[in-house]
Amino acid sequence: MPVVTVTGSVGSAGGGKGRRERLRAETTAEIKKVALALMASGGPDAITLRAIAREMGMTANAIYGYFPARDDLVTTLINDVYTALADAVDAAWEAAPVTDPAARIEAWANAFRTWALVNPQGFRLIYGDPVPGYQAPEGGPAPDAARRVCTGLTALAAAAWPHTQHLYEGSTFDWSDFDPGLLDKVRPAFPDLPPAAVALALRMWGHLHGLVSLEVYGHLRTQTTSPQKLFLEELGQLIKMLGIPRGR
Amino acid sequence: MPVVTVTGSVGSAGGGKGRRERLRAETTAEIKKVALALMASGGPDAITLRAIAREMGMTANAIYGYFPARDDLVTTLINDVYTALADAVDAAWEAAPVTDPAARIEAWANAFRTWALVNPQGFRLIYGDPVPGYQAPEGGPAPDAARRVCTGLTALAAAAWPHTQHLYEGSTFDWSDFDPGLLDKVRPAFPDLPPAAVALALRMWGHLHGLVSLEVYGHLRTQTTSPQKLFLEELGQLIKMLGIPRGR
DNA sequence: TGTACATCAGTGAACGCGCGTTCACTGATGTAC
DNA sequence: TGTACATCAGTGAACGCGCGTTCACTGATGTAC
Repeated sequence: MPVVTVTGSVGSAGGGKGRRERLRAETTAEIKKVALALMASGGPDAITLRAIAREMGMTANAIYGYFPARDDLVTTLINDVYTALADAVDAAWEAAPVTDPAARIEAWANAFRTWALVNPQGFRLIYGDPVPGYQAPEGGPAPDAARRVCTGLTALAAAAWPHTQHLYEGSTFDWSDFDPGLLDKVRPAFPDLPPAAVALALRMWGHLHGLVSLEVYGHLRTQTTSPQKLFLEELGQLIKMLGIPRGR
Repeated sequence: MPVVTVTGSVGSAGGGKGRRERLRAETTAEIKKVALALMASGGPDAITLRAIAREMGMTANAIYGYFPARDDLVTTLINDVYTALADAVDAAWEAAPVTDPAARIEAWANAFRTWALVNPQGFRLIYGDPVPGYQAPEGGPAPDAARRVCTGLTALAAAAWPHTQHLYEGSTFDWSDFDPGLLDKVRPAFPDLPPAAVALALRMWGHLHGLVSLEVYGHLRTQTTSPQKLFLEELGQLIKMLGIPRGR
């Protein structure tokens, strides 16, 4: 029996879902919550059925009532975490004024770094080594969220493109250099964007991912006392390099 | 008994090392070789005493004659791998003409990426998640090799600095922003370099590490069909941004 | 409102696995006289 | 050259651990008449 006891007085009125179905959804949610907490404190390796069950006061095999096997649980977690990251950066992007592309790019990038520092183990789960023994399902574990992040990146490049395209006159990139699945998402959203801009988006991703992953994995801390300053400098130079005017 | 049988006819002349000592060194080397091979095929997780012993035709506990515990073996491996990376990038740097800073930077960067792609599991061992259960010794597992890579990076920035320093007039970095241990190595080697140049070195590291780690961990492959082209574009734009003249 | 049945979330014991590590030991190699 | 002893690389069995997964089961909850 789960440790969580459901408030007995929930009105049984309202459409659809019976009590059992509700309990089931709650237990599923708790399994994921506990798994994420274990991951946050012990890293992706700590996601084991037995540890989750121990934490919840159940037996390990009870989890098989909710997930057919451990790998399915991990796949779900990766999806959830990836989605949380996509939500965070999208929200930051939307919150910055449309009229100030520099501010939007900085907001996106800072949200990316902040999320990674607050959820370092989540960052590892997504971008680092897979959980030991984990076999990702066909098509990758989190195509949707990954695509969302990637589309967000393209929006960054698109915002910069009017100011920066003159730097890429002689670019040799064409559409065949990119994954068709990526283009299916990106081209309808940004019909005027040339291949060079998509390449720029991936390069910007590299810049951000590089500093952030070095910081998350502790390699920056042994070099600089203020990784944040370094990241902000990177951002400033990026904006400058892209030729985007500041202010609104 | 190790599978490797030593050629019995090695002249026992020559100074010092007795037969036992030689055998011991050879077995130690074979343990490391087998461990690295296991890592290359199965990732850092595959480095287990039992697997190594199995591969060598010994029992697992025999390895305790060479390494006091598993973590010491892993520490040694990290050091070896890190040193191999440092050797590779240093050699590429030295091979390019001193008179052509752009070529030297490109050589260093390409060697970095090539090494990572040839030794993806080594890259993970160094820069990724630690081996499950691995506890790094105090002071980090590979300070020497890490410092070598870092000094190499500073050399990159130093080569670029004469051309690029005008971009960093208003830099707010000072020496207190960096780790004293890093500066002890870097400042004597490059006495004229200001703090802003060290920050530039770390940023360049971020650029390279970002694209390379995305590629090694398979995140680029789902976006672009030619990560190499992207990397070369990144390098070209970096050289351009640094204002380094091309050609010799 | 009461009874008979179906559902299904969870238990508890067990399986087989690979792991790091410890222990007492054996047998070959090297060394001192 | 021969013998007695020390060294030490390796064995083989065992310990205790945590893991994913399977199995037959129990007992409470929900449903149909």
